[in-house]
Amino acid sequence: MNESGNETRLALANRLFFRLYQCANMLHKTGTRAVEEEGLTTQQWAVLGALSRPAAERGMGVGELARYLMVSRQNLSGVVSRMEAAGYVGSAPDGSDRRARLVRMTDTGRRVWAEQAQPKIAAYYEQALEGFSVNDMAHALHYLLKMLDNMQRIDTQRTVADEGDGQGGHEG
Amino acid sequence: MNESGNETRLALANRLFFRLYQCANMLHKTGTRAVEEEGLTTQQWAVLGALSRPAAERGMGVGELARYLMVSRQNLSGVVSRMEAAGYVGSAPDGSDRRARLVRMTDTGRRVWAEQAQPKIAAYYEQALEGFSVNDMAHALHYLLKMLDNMQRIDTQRTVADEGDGQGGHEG
DNA sequence: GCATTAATGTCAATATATTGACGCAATTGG
DNA sequence: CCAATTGCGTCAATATATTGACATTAATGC
Repeated sequence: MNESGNETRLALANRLFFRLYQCANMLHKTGTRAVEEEGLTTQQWAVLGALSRPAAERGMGVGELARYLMVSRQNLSGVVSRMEAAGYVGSAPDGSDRRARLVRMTDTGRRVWAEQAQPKIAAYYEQALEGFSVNDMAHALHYLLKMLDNMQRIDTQRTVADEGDGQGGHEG
Repeated sequence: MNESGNETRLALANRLFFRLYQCANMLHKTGTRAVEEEGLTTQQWAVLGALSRPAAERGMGVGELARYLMVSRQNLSGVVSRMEAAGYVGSAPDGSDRRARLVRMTDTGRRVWAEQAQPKIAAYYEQALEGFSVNDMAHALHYLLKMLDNMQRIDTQRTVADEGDGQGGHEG
């Protein structure tokens, strides 16, 4: 409605990020509720998802896990502690590096994840993505990956671009 | 790679929500850094964005603001307190409702928002949406709104669907 | 081999976010 | 007009999330 297309762009960006912010909050809220019987949260299911990958068979260090999930290791440390207290994961000292501890899923964790959490998460996804075709999902994923890429560049361009980012799994 | 298209759908959903989770974290991290000189956070800029609308000229109650932003009023209460301490907003008792307090932007808040924060936020948006056409943004917004709609339904269907949601501004 | 540099986990401070519970005020029902 | 419900703000507990600072260990340079 303004004289330039630039105003439209800014207004669109504003709405886009506002809805992203709300989506993330609602995801956490409703998603955590979907697995509350298991005492899990969305963050914890992200951790279990990471640890259940074949590539993480031998376990992952907290720092490694933090880079994979793109959160700080200080944050992840607390999450892992609570999951350890719940009996879902365990940590053992790494033989080759005396300062690192390898985090692995316990048998209980693996069973709860596969038999109880996964079906509920699948049902949750179906509800949250009602009306989405596979094509829609692929498109939405593509946009998120693009934004993520841009935001990672913003992030590293401030920390003088020295640290190897170690992630880079852009499968869009 | 499995026998049914259902596996693809689940795997896609998994990636989609994983990236949504990471996007939200990175938005908060890099976005807050963009306005750190003003002592603001992304949540606080959402509040200022809400209060700077013409419709909020006379102020908004905390509960009203919470419904608009889709967060709990307990959460927003803390955010508003910090913004009040920073001098960006002020609250005055509502004449017509003795339990409510109307939150409004102060002159300082309005000036900082318009002159310092807004330009930085616009620049941030440009960086975070590099490579997005207006059409891409509209599509991405549409997907987020659709997910938000689904998640709101999940949310209210648990709270026995009695409370009028009061939001519903789906301008997609 | 020892000094610099970097990585790992931890402690501390702070800001979001949720839920549950409570007191007070307004609305609604009888 | 008074009782029940609802709405508003607050207190408390808990889980994410960030940053900054620190000790210990590992890798690197001279």
